[in-house]
Amino acid sequence: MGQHSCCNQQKVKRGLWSPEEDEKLIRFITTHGYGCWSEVPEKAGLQRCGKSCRLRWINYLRPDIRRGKFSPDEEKLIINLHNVVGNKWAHIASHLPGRTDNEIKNYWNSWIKKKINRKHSSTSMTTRLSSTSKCASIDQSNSDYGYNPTHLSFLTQDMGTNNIKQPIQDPIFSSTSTIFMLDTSGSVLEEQNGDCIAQTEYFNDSMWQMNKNQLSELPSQMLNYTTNNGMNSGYLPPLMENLESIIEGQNCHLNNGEGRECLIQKQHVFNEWVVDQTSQQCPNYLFWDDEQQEVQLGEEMVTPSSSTMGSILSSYPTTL
DNA sequence: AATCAATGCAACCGCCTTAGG
DNA sequence: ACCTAAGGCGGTTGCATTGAT
Repeated sequence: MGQHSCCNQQKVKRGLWSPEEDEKLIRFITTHGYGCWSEVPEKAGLQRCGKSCRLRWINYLRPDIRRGKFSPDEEKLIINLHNVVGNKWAHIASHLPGRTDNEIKNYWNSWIKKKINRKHSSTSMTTRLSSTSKCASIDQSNSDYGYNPTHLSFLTQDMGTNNIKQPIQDPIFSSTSTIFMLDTSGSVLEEQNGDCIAQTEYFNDSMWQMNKNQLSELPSQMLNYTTNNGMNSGYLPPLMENLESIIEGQNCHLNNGEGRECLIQKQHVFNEWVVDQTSQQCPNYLFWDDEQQEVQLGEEMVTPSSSTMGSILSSYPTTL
């Protein structure tokens, strides 16, 4: 077993922290703050490595930490964020003040296990999962959170094979579709036959294959948003030049320059963009046109093909 | 009461990224 | 350009607790 570079001192202690150690760390951080974690153990009189001190502080000792059961709202938010970004626990945690990535990760893994067990007993679904799968466990109860399993039907197919899936009923532009996105961070879920399959768990189907060049050419600055009922979240392309000047809390129309617009609102909470779900002006979907380099807001149902899929960045449900 | 299994969660591991020399 | 240390993060482990028999 190799040790981390910061933990190769002889006297480094491991395992659970004692109350005395906690007290030492709290006393040191509250009086001196933290800058260089590698210096903390020695200065605080601890036989731990700096990394361990950092983890203990961040995950357990810092004063703004929130403990206890997750509220239904938090649960919804976690599910929806996971719906969008996958196992990006730190990202998800950044949306839940006082919660740590570790806590959310543990919660999610426990939650998945429960769902899997429940599913095995009911035998109604065949979604393949492991505890660390990039794919979410889905059952009917999830639809309560806007996590509609009908959108993800292709997840019930074996992702580990090169089977070309039969065209499936488009899950994206259906009237109850959840928000979806392509993550343009550059990370790619997996490769098959030299092609990168678009990131996020919703895009594992062969019809969503993209290559790396396409991914890297996509705009990188996306606007994070959640719907104002907290049910959906995702990203908007950097479509409008004046977004930064929009006043918080006031509705704003996003206009693609062709008269089509949707209503959004910048919410001070989490500094995110909120799509007004009550607005009748929101389009069915929104996508980025690679060639035109602009955002288009669509109102018609479109049957996606492999060629059009690559240009689509995000979508609204028609309930917006 | 004793035993075993399941569960929850704190902590660790290893990899990646970044900054500084 | 390369190396190294530190920080950050996701995956995993292992222990303590809880529940079932």
